Amino acid sequence: MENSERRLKNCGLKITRQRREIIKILEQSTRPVSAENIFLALRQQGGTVSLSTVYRVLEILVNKKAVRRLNTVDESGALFELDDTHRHYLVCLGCHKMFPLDDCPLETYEKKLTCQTGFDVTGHSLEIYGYCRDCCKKKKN
Amino acid sequence: MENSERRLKNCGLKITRQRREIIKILEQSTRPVSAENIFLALRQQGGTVSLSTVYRVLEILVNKKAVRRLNTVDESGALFELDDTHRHYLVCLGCHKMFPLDDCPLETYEKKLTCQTGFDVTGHSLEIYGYCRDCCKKKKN
DNA sequence: ATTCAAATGCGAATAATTTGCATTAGCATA
DNA sequence: TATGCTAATGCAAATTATTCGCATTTGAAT
Repeated sequence: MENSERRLKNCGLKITRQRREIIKILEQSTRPVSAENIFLALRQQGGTVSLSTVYRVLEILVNKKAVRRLNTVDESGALFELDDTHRHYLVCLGCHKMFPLDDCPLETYEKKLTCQTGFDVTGHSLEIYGYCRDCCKKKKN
Repeated sequence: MENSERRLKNCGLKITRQRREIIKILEQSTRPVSAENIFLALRQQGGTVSLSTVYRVLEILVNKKAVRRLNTVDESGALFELDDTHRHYLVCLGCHKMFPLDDCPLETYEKKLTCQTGFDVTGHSLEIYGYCRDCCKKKKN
């Protein structure tokens, strides 16, 4: 069984060609991708998946916590990535590239918070933005 | 001169009734509000401002750094608040209330990051979510 | 008071996402 | 392996949030 199929099984979802293909795109991406990107990537490689199916599959996977949805300051729409590991990005406002951070700066903070406030923290979204080294250079020139 | 007018002056913007009213709503709100909320609030109190003007004024104020735009995990659209102080929220996924945090957990982290990566950090978006005390109780019952 | 660019209102346009419904296809079972 | 039922898909239309074009109005500088 392929990896994509295993993921679907783990979520208790039916295995379909479309779902496999969408998951494969996510597995191949080194950066978060939009629903549209997935749709276009699949179309390019000859597959046929409708955009609404892409959205529907992503929604299901997000609910199952197999995929994470990001709202970036930068982009108009949402981006998606596999939720294998907790991760944050440095987002460059110049070139729009996203650079993953090595660690999450909030782990200890959240524990403290839960104790202090009684708020049951289930997660967070964090995005740090600015200008990458290349774009800093360009700005100076 | 009223506060709202002073804010506009500080931004170098022309003072208009609509802008004053929009800023007043922001000043009165204890929580971030949507463009639609502002529009409705003004309509209720008899004012007349078009929704497109609300969006336009907010956009200008965001560019002038007088207003901050938030994309919450929770809401479909964007929320806005005055950018007087840097602030983050605990967002309750049950009742959708937003509870401001006392401090920003990222200040020292960002400095470290700038040194280590050469990425010029200009800002960040952070939102911590989960369930407030009341909603935790409700879930248990 | 006059002038003129900038701001506003309105409705139409756009972009991202969702939904309804008819058709198709997994997969459990006979 | 064939059959049947439900869930998944495709398509087009609907929604939602936001932006834009253009005619009209209005602040504020003179």
